[in-house]
Amino acid sequence: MTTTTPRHTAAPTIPVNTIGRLSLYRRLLLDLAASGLRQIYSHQLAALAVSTPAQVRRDLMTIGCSGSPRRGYAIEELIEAVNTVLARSVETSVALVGVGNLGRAILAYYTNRQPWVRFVAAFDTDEDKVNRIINGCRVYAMGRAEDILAQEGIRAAALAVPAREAQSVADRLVLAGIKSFLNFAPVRLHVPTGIFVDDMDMTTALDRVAYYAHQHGTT
Amino acid sequence: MTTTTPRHTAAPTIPVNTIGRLSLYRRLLLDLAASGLRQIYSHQLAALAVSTPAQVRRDLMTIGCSGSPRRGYAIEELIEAVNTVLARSVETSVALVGVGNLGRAILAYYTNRQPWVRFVAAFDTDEDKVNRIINGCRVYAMGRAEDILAQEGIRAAALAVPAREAQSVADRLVLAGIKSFLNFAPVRLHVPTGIFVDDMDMTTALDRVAYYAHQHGTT
DNA sequence: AGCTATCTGTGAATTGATTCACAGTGTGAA
DNA sequence: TTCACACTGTGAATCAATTCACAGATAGCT
Ligand SMILES: NC(=O)c1ccc[n+]([C@@H]2O[C@H](COP(=O)([O-])OP(=O)(O)OC[C@H]3O[C@@H](n4cnc5c(N)ncnc54)[C@H](O)[C@@H]3O)[C@@H](O)[C@H]2O)c1
Ligand SMILES: NC(=O)c1ccc[n+]([C@@H]2O[C@H](COP(=O)([O-])OP(=O)(O)OC[C@H]3O[C@@H](n4cnc5c(N)ncnc54)[C@H](O)[C@@H]3O)[C@@H](O)[C@H]2O)c1
Repeated sequence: MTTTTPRHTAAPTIPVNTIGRLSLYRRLLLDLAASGLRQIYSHQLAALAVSTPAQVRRDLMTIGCSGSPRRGYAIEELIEAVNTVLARSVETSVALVGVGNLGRAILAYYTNRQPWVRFVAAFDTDEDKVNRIINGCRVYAMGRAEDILAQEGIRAAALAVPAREAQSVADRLVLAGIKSFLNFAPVRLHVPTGIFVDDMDMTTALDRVAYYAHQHGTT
Repeated sequence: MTTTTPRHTAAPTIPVNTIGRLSLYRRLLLDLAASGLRQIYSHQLAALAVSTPAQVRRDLMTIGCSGSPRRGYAIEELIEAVNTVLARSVETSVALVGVGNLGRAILAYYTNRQPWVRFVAAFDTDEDKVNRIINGCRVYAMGRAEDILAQEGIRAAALAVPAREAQSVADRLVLAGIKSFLNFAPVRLHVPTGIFVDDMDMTTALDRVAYYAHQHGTT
């Protein structure tokens, strides 16, 4: 714990981009720690993250880490600091809504990975999926959403329903206490202020990728 | 999310973020056109895109559209302008590399959708998947990548291989002529300048969502 | 045919994120 | 013990994106 600078000191509102990079740093650092390394320089972490030393130092500064001029940063210490910021030392329970092709891929992937984030319930309207356990996660009927979300204290949801349904499902989930969405539908959601939405819009991303495929490259 | 990339084509250099929003506008406008509407105001499009009127007008200005003060913008005209910018009036061929759970979901989704972007070939190392047609797309052995990519003139690829493989597969694809990547692996890729990478990092996104689920604050 | 309300187009201001640049510092070597 | 160096920490500068704010336009109304 680098931080003698405690968390209450500045109620430091960390920029979203920084949060994203911290997530990446944590993965990289866990790998490095697993491979036995104990210290790292900002330029090394920057190379792994495809970033710059200044950016890395700025980010680490933001979360109150400090390193030694001659030895760099202590990896364990950084991991702990990132954990403190990101996970708040709690495992986060997430619901999946919409157990279609994408939803099932997600469940399959996150089973037994990322101990700090866990899909604890899934919801769908399709009778064939309801009351089964799919890829390690129990699927409930949408009718039970409010109950289960409250009961499990779930505040985060991944939304993988058809685009047409996304807004109304989101409205309902907000009323059921969801504070934070990972939205896979290719639409923007209207939510009250204070509710976070991260759009994973593959359709937009594909269009961007197609656009740059036509830019004629150098070299 | 989106990463990198310099730009070297002459004329009007459109920011990456704008490209992303144009993709969204196009989808919204196609819906509106299908529902019979012909004209739209910047504030209406902004509401649909969860953006601001000024942002919309700025974006439309960037692609050389103009509207009438009293009637707004002509929807057909906007669609055509966006098409010109994004698609360059060509259908873009995209390869999928890694036909796992996620890869299959993607193939299933983009079959018969988005006429301007099409998955024309998939590649995998798994013998069981090779030489089959999965969700409408032919799967080839990795050994044939160079051939097929050149033959089909494919310059864009979605990368859905395990994280550990991502860099070496990307290196190979760059040599095979890929200019633009949609990267699903939760790692940052090192690519030569002039190559575009759009990261769809769900793991980072989940961490962000988990973070804001605990935050009692703003979007 | 002029008046008005409401929109567009856009330079300028602002906000935010990233990078620069350098003073300060701890470490290992001699 | 001192020195030199390669690093960190960070204010200031830069760069990019968004938003403001208002002049100019135009359709509808009378
Ligand atoms: N699959 C992909 O690769 C991909 C790519 C881009 C975007 N998306 C988006 O992700 C979302 C899911 O895609 P998918 O391919 O898994 O679709 P899908 O059709 O396979 O699955 C949708 C699931 O949602 C369920 N559902 C429908 N209405 C519901 C409701 N009101 N409440 C709860 N569940 C409901 C359906 O029963 C189904 O199980 C869509 O919005 C899609 O646009 C998917
Ligand atoms: N499924 C998800 O929801 C999810 C979520 C977050 C991240 N991801 C990332 O997306 C990628 C794919 O995930 P997935 O769940 O589909 O994994 P998966 O294991 O189901 O599929 C990976 C596929 O890649 C193929 N493959 C392996 N090495 C290869 C190589 N060198 N060349 C070509 N093909 C190769 C495998 O045969 C397999 O078909 C991974 O990087 C994963 O981290 C997936």
